[in-house]
Amino acid sequence: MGRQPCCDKVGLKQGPWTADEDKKLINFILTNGQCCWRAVPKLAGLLRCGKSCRLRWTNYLRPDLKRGLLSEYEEKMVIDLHAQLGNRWSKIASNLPGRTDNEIKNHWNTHIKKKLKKMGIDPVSHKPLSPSIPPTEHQSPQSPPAPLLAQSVHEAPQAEKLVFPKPIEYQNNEMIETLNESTISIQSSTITELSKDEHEEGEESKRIIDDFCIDEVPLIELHEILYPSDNILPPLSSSCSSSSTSSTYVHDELHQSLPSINDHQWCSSSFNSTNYDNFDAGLWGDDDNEFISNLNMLINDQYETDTAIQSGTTLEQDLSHYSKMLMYDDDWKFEQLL
DNA sequence: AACAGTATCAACCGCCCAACA
DNA sequence: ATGTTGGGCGGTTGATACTGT
Repeated sequence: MGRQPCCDKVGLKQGPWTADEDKKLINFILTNGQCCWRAVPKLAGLLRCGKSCRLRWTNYLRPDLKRGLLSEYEEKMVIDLHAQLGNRWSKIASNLPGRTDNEIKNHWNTHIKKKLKKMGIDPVSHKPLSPSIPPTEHQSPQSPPAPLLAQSVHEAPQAEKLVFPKPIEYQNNEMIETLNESTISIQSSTITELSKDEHEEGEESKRIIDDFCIDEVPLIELHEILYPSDNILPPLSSSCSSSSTSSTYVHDELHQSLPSINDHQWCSSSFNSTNYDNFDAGLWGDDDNEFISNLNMLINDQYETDTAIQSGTTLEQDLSHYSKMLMYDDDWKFEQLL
């Protein structure tokens, strides 16, 4: 006797979402927030399974999502995090703002795996694909191999300091707990102590991490983690700010951690808003026309281009009344384009 | 131009687990 | 303690786009 399906699929639509369905879902979530997903399709007037709605929202429609390919730096973070966490895509994603587990998983399977193989690294174990390397005089068979990652730190140019949008340890509750309960040497990326629950798994991770070596992966010492000087975070949407999402948590954490950066500074640099409420009003608007206009901006990847081509307008014209942000992937800094 | 092979990624599937009654 | 439920997760599929012949 198997588990009851999340919904009876009779009469439910499957396959790609239409613009109309997207609008209905976005409208519903923004009006009501994220509640019981099973009830969402009925309440939002969608012939979809609740699970499908949740997936569509979290993977595609959420306003705080970044679109486009992962930057080189994000790729490096994924590789490093994968070495520590394995295929825990959601945990990896929680360390990459605006990226979803699905996106990262796809990117891993289609791009990174190949890259690593090309580099002679096993994407599963993060060990060299070539036969075992004989131990050196510093590496007795009894002692764990010196963390090759740490070695690369010393070889890395000192001038290359990394600017994080936020340090990993602030990204989610779990990571903070991990840091509190155990000691992680960031420099060596070697987990030296693990919680009891994850002891067995941790041993495996530790072994993998000890052996992991990617010269290009930057290693960060705590004092090297710099907060971006300004324009550091994308703004919160009302749905985020009113619910206990991870985004909210991230912002709260950063607010607590960075008392010198107040709401005004954060949001005034984004979308010309002076606070979250103003931002929300600006993005989503109060009337349907503005909502649709803003929806177009939000999902223009999918629909705006065709519409623009048909109407003979350009994206730039349509969106000219919005201030634009330029993000430099290399150093995670944002710059406002007027 | 037509076809085959390959790459990409949105969406789905089914299992797991925490919360709750 | 047990069963049920909802949400989350990782793995997989399938449609589409792209590339090579």
